[in-house]
Amino acid sequence: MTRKILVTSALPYANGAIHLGHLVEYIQTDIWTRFQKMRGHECWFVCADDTHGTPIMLRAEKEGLTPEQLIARVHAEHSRDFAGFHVAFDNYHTTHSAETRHYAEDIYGKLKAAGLIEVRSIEQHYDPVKEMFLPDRFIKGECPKCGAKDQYGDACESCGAAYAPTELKNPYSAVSGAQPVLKSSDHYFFKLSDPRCQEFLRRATREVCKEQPEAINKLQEWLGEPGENKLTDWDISRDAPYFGFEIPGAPGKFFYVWLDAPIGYMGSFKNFCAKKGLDFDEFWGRDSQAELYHFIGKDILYFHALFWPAELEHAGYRIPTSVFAHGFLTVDGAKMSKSRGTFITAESYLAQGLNPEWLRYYFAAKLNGSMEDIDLNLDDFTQRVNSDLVGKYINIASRAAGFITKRFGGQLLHGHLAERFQADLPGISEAAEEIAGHYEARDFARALRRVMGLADQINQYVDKNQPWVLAKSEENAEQLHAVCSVLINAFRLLTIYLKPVLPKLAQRAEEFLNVAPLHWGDAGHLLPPAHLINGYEHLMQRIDPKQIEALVAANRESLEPTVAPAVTPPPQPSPAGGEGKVGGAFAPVIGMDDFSKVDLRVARIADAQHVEGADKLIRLTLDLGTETRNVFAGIKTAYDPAQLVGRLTVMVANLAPRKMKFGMSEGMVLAASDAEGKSPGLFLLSPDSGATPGMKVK
RNA sequence: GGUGAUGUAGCUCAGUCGGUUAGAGCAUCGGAUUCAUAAUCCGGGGGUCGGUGGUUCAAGUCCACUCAUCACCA
Repeated sequence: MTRKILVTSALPYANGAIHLGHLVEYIQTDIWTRFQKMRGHECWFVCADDTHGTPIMLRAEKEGLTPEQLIARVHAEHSRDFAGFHVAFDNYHTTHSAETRHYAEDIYGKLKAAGLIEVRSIEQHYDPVKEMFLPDRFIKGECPKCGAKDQYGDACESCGAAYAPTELKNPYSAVSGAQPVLKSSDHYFFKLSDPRCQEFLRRATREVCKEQPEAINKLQEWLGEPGENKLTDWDISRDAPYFGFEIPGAPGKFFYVWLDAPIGYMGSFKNFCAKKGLDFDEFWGRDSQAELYHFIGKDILYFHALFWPAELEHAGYRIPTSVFAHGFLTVDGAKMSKSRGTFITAESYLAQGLNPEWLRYYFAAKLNGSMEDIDLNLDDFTQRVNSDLVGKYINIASRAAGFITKRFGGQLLHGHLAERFQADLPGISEAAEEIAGHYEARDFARALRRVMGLADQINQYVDKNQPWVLAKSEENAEQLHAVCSVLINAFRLLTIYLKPVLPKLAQRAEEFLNVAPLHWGDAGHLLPPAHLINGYEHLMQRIDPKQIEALVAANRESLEPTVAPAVTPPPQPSPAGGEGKVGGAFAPVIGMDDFSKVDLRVARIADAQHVEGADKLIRLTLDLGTETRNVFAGIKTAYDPAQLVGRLTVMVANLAPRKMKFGMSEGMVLAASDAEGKSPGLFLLSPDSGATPGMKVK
């Protein structure tokens, strides 16, 4: 039976870069949706940037941009980062959209009509200089308990005390520095305390969190015992100035960002429906038979399991089938920390040349569908990925492919292999349904443990049959052919099982196997007799611990520039010809036409070799998409050839070829260094992820 | 402070309804092997299951208390 499934990840806030903690969720959701698609279900994965609120407004102002310009830029950055980690949304939209506005107004209107909206006057901190109300986060002062200075309005970072912003001593506005005054204003509330909501949520939260008992406990705590009425009304409005949607019939009042954020799921899907010709109501209508899942972090369970179903229910929409909450990410057992270099952005991970599938695999190996936190242990990460993926899984293809190519012209055994396969490697194809069950239950850790168990079994089989011994005499050719054909088939099955986690690697494996994109159902049969495979090229590099060190170092250093502008005015850009910090005086001014003579291209380093007899040179084979170039680069002091292979860089493609002692050099790669030699180091340029070999740089 | 979660080998984690001698992978040590990017295979060592007390014929598992870590307290 084909299921109709709509899946969302929580909307990232358009006020910051995607980091490894965010990626846990997007990778988890992506794996699950890819799995559902491989199973042949109709499954859509939508998301969007969460773009409204005071922080966005103030940040844009600080950067001299309109909020629209800021969120457009961040949207592009987020999209780039997700694509870099192979997170394949069917639609990535924005909450600042006509669709989201439509559903926000629609839901509000229906709640109002149902008598669930109430207007009350409340007193709040107001910045008289900036003429705006201040969220708690934007009020600072001295901790009432320990007297620590510059503490936020909700809790003290020094002594851990929690308090209300009104209790702060000597409070000041983090925006203008002025002393806030209390001022009252009308706010709009969603009446969660209404008996209809209480009664509904008692049933609905249990339903929506049925797969996670821990979440039900938590919600029980929030709901209280029947009759206790612990839920308080939810303030859904904010006063101007505010970046968001103005509330219909309430001039100067805007929807609070947390009201329209989940509605952004609907907005994004509506936008997608228009592109795809899908029926929105089939997924969101009260009588929808489709499944609807929200993947979220445990920190926002409250919004998704209480507010959100209550809104949907009383506005006449269906509620989610389930909400799946995951835990937080720690790195080496501790909170991500900028000073330790473990606050790692998606961008820097990719820029350092690390393979996104390493991280996908590691996260998957840790995710079990519960709300427990997961730890990225950097040593374990290196060992686990290298051992499981390269040592066990890929090694299988590598061990068999050489024989098939050299001895049998790339062709598998001519006869049918099914019986032989069953006898030699029992259980490998039968594991498909069990593994599928683990994926379905979001217990990726269990799924991968099972797959690696199969990989162990297959490697034992290689050892028992010793193809390298069989290869020594011609009379064993048939046996050798059969063993290697069994192995190629086993590798193909493991590729199916790993494909939701490793889409890119699976695609390369499909090319090697010379097969159409694999679906889960393909595990039910083997490759046809005499199937022709392509020559084996190594499918994945190992992680070099040095790369991890470099990643942490790069993120540790990045602390300085992010903090500096907050306390000192941004430096004026120095006029052309001024003193550069490490590059010395600038070269004479040139025009655009001079610059355009240099043909810069993105190149992939296809190979890198030491040059016998040269102290500084590395021989690079550069892939330009349409051709390859041989280039000698003087970067040996800074780079190990092995760690260069596969990464992207920028080359001068129209530099006149130059004959060197070791051969022709057909171009040059770009690297930064201090010309005056005061600070050491040599830094090869890298394009942001998404660039492909041959792209022009200008 | 209240509530909840977690704590098992050096590391990362399994451990079902309480039931044989507590398992796996990685790391480590010994051996084998050379097809595969030093990958693979066989074997060994390594545990007071955070602690204390209790229930039970039997506790990693259930109960109480306690320590540590984390989260939530809207």
